[in-house]
Amino acid sequence: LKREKPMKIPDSLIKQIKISDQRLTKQKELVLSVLVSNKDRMLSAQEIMNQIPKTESIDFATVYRNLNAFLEIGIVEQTVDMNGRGLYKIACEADAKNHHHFICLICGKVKAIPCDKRFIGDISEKYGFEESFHTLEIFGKCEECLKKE
Amino acid sequence: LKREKPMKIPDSLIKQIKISDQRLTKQKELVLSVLVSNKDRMLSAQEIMNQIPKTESIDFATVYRNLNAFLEIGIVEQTVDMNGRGLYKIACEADAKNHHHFICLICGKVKAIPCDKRFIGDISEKYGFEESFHTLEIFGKCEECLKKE
DNA sequence: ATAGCTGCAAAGCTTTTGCAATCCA
DNA sequence: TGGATTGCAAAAGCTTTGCAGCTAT
Repeated sequence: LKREKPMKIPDSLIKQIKISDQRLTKQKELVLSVLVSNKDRMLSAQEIMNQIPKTESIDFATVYRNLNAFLEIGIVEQTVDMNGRGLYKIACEADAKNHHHFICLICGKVKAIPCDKRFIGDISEKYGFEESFHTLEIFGKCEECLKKE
Repeated sequence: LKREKPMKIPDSLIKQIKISDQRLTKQKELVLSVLVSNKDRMLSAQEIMNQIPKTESIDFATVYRNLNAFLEIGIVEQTVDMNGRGLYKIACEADAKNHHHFICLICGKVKAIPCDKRFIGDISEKYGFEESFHTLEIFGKCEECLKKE
């Protein structure tokens, strides 16, 4: 995956960090910057590390600690890939509570799909379950990659 | 999770192993026996190990090698839990190609849900994706656990 | 000043691999 | 018999943790 040009970190994120009892450090900015610059992609800790300029220094432990800190205050979301590696992305407002992902197997881009509550509700009712939460991920080729073929 | 009483391994499974170039060893029987005795549950390698009688001896490496061997010939399925740990279960015939899971957060039982191709097809079409495969897991309380409340 | 944060090193967990010995077909 | 399989030990990945020093507020 190519390295994206670093983007400015939105004030809203900064604010959410300050509201919590967390401090905004240089290292947190580095991690956030990568996440913001790839906001429609899920990145592993390693990939985040790769996108941090070599002129900056940051430890893997710090990357993980910060990702966990971000998860706690809800500004980052996590999934796990097929091999059990953690993947992270900025939790953008639009993604809100319940949504799913389409993940392009070619370019790696992720698109949020709004959740069809009714569909899941129908299934659960039919089988007598009480749903607490669910996951739905669709893998395939995205519109852009299909065009390029 | 409680240890289940060991069940006889169905002939169909034995046959599938013999058809492939694999050999049926004591260790494979041990692993298969645990999987068969918990056929509606997803187990980690550790849990499988725990259910093997202490009188028997088997190495973790062997458990993993066998699970991978079973995956290859399709008699076992794998998922990954929230922490990235691998979970395994016998792939029962009914589960066939495309199905999903309801996973009870109380008792850990898994029920297969047939896949509604149309639903996924509609979504993909709507957003211009070409679907390759997808995952859908619903977590909550199953009928039995709801009754016990 | 003082919590929180960082780097470093070490440890933890799950899973894989190399190798010599062993077992099944 | 000979290739598949096993146990053991070691290593490999990813992630977490302990600690002493550093930093943001």
